[in-house]
Amino acid sequence: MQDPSTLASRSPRAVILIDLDCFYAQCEHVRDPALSTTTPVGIQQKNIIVTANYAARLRGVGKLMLVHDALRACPDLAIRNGEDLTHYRAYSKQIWATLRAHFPAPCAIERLGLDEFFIDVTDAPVHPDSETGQLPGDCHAVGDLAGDDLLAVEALVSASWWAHTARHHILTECGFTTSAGIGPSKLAAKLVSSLHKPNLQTVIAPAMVAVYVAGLPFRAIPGLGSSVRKALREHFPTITDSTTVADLTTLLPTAAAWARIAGARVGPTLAALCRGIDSSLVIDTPTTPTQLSVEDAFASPTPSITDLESRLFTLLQSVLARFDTELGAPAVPKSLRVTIRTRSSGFKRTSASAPVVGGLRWRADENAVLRVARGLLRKLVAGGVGGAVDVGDVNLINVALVHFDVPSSSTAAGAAQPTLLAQWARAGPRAAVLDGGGETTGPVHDRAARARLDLNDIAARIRPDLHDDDDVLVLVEHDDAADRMAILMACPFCAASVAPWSWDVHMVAHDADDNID
DNA sequence: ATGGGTCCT
DNA sequence: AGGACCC
Repeated sequence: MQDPSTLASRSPRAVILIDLDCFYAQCEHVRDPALSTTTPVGIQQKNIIVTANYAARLRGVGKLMLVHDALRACPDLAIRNGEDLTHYRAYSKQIWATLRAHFPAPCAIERLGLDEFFIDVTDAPVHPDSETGQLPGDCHAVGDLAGDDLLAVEALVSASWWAHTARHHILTECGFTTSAGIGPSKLAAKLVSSLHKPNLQTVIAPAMVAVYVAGLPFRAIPGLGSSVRKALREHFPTITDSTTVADLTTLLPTAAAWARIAGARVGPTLAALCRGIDSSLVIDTPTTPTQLSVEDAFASPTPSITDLESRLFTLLQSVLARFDTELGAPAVPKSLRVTIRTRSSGFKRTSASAPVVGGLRWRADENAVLRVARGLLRKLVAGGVGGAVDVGDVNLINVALVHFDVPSSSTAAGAAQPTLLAQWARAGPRAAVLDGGGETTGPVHDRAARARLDLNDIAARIRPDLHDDDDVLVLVEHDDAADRMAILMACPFCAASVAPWSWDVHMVAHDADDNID
């Protein structure tokens, strides 16, 4: 019997990367069908055209071009403002839902930004159209698939048809054209996805991946960012933008050599990627994000702290509105974070955060949230390097709700659930369990801690409203990070250990489960 | 750069 | 709290 996790991480996989063509521009076309695709369209954020449709690209408008330069190249450019991402987010979500509907588990779907989706179709059925061994008509190939390992080729031909199918669904159900890469790894799929655009796809033969990667400019390696590039240039002054991955492999032949440049964690990963080796898995993107943030950059100096606060309040209203409309499941953010950026610090960001106040009812008093945010801003402005930050020097504010506590929803009807006892056992030697009478019902290895704790005492202190509920078990677990005992409550409906302050949210989730039934 | 996100230290 | 990466 094979270990499923070993099986799951086995390489090669069959991976698709779907890339929305000039996503923001297409969103404008989908939203406004009267906007002709032959009209050059640019999307503006501040004084930059961040992306443009293909009509505009043919006229010399590029990505991240100054508006001034874009208009000089293409005076009749139709400009749409893209600073508010709301509808782009909505289209991205619709596309994700479409893919999810057609590629259910065990296919994993991972979103990168708003406009890229990895799909792992290793465990999907063989596509019905792939039986002739032919690729879809719009699918280019890198390398000779026929000459490659037979099973791997069958998988990639099928995956190419699945990519074709996925793109068809996105086009017919959402109205967007896409490009795609198909390969034996995320790396391979990603690197070939941009070879034939727009509205086309490319598959690469497994035997060609290392060869193909070797010929690319080294900055094409995903994960090799500006920091590593700088370190590389410092060690090897001969490196230029046209240095290839093969050149780099000559300079850095081993993982150990890479580790000296890029560190013990990133170095060996980059060494493998440069040889075309990538065993990373497509990971399902969770429906609840880990943070929600809104920011605004401004060019002209803000005259006073009051003006800065007024910007902050607007941003806070905006992030709270997003919280209310976008989160798929009940959630409570653990912290509020405010970030600023100043020109004089070389556009570096500094941030301050505070616990979200009010526990479960944190949204009830918006003014309290607002006061906390203002306190954080004042702390940042007052605490710059060597003294107060000049208010006029601040050119960006970001407000974020971070680290959501989402109640465990692993309670699907009929699913095998670990018993509470199993849960306790898994909590390990530093967990203690108390029942209503104070008797031990689970493994207790920290008797000193247990002796100091009593359910009545805990319940009275933490959740007086639940004090009389005999069904609620209190778990005391060691919080390794904080090096103290943490108090948790055992949900009677599922196997979750729930923090006392998130108990209400957790129960709301179970109510929602009931309503679905 | 913009307006977002991710994960790691 | 910040850094590095991604789009």
